[in-house]
Amino acid sequence: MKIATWNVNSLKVRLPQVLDWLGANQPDALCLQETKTEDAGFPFAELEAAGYRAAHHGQKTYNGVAILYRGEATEVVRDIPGFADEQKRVIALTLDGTRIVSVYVPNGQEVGSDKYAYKLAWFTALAAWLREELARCPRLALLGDFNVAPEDRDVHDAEAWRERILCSTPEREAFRALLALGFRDAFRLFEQPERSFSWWDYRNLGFRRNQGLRIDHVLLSPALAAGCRRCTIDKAPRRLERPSDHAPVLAELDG
DNA sequence: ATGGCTTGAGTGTCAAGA
Repeated sequence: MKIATWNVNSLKVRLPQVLDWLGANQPDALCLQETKTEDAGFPFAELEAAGYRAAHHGQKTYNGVAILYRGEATEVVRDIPGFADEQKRVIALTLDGTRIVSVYVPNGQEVGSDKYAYKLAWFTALAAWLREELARCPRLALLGDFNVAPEDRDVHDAEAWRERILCSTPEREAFRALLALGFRDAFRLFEQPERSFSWWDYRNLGFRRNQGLRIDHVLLSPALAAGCRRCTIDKAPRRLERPSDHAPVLAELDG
């Protein structure tokens, strides 16, 4: 089973790239973030023609998450149960016995801001929900844009980013709290190139200079991690004309 | 250097992203 995550920064703009990527990589599920469209504008027909169904949780202009998948999905859930949120940031479904969750964690804007407090509260709610999901679903994958670079090696210039948004200690602790539930960071199950990132700023030739952060992640429950064969960041779409600022992250699981 | 791009909204130029 191949699963992946990609913050597309507008599905309308990126749809041709998404269709090409699906064709080239043939994932069983692709989690999307920042679709930036309401369900009415979602390209169900184009995806269907490419062999993919979709579950979407969208809104105008901002946020929006989806899971593109092949086969039959059950138990579609939108939002974190019990957590009131205007922003569409979570969708989950079960595919062939594997529960898949697509998340777009709040950015937080600036350490100490209202948005930062929202981000940390959001993480707390996510962890509380996933603790229950893990107990219920041994095969559980959590994919998305976490807006956290977990360690200094996930940052192109750790000193410049020290305690800044995406890298602050409370954010990293929130990420580690997910690992404490039993999740494994699939990317770190394997030897990886140094300076591996999943996001590069559009400005300042960030990609060409590889000035990036690793903030897009695939977290796997113990049962899934045990059968994970590989996890890679695909930089190819970041090189295209009009790219998303994020690259897809892909994991291959046994079975 | 708090800038530097890109998007969606919607015609002016913002807010938001990370």
